[in-house]
Amino acid sequence: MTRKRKTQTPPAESGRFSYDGLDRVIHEKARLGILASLAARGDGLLFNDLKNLCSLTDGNLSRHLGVLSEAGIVEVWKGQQGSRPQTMYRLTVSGRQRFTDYVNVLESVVADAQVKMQSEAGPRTSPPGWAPA
Amino acid sequence: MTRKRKTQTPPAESGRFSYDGLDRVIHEKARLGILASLAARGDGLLFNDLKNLCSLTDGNLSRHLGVLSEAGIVEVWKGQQGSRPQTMYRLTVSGRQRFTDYVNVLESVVADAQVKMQSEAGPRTSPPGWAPA
DNA sequence: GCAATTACTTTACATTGTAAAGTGAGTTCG
DNA sequence: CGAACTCACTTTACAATGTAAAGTAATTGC
Repeated sequence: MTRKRKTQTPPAESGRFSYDGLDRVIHEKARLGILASLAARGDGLLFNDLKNLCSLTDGNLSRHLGVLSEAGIVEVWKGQQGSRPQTMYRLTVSGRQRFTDYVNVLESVVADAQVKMQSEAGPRTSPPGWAPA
Repeated sequence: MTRKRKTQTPPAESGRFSYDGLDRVIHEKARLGILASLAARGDGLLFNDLKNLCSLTDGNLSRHLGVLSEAGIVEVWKGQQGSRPQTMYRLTVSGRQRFTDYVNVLESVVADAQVKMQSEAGPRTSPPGWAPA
């Protein structure tokens, strides 16, 4: 009388290529650029610097910075440059650590991917008994 | 009478950290795992192999493979193993190239990020004239 | 003083990743 | 024989999210 389970087969424990360490908040094209910029300049960058460095529109950059600051990865400082308001963005200590951890996983992705170079040779046969979908 | 432009300031030409080469189709946690797996095994992998290697659910894996095959990055072969149907997935030639290109950009991201190691020292002062947001 | 610029923020929308449910062929058990 | 179950996926539904356009508030130029 045991009811049949309706939920789909759950994923395995932790696959060789699951890359659990790829933090979703960091693993985003635009955010990667922002973080790389901020990592290079430890003393912070202004909104417009980031905008130019990362080739983002104002709105786009603003939202991404919001995500990063809410995640505690960047900190925000308001100030004045001349008579115009300026906002400065800087990596937090833990943000720097999280980014470092992320980059370490990236390195392993690159390493994994470069194994392929060795298996690249081969005549590329159609596998016998298999038909194209 | 020139109308004021309503569209937001467009992004710059190509910023130092814009990472244009990060192909959206490839730059996705799950898909990265799938491609790394397939790159390692040039002769292809079965659905279940990928499922386990990448720790994905069936539905999830299916959709991602759909995206990758529609993009021409992986090719799909139907066959039989014993009496059960099996599908084999393999990188296409151009897919392998695209993945290689992507990984090269990843390497530059890692390199950019590791510049920070040098600027890591410092007493972390609050910048004078700036107030926390 | 009024239009335009600067420095962002907010809103609206379309894309998309994910889990749950569905499908259809094959196998097993009574 | 056929109902129940498994296997190998596919389809669907939904919530999350990245992006462009529009909005805002202060400041500057004419």
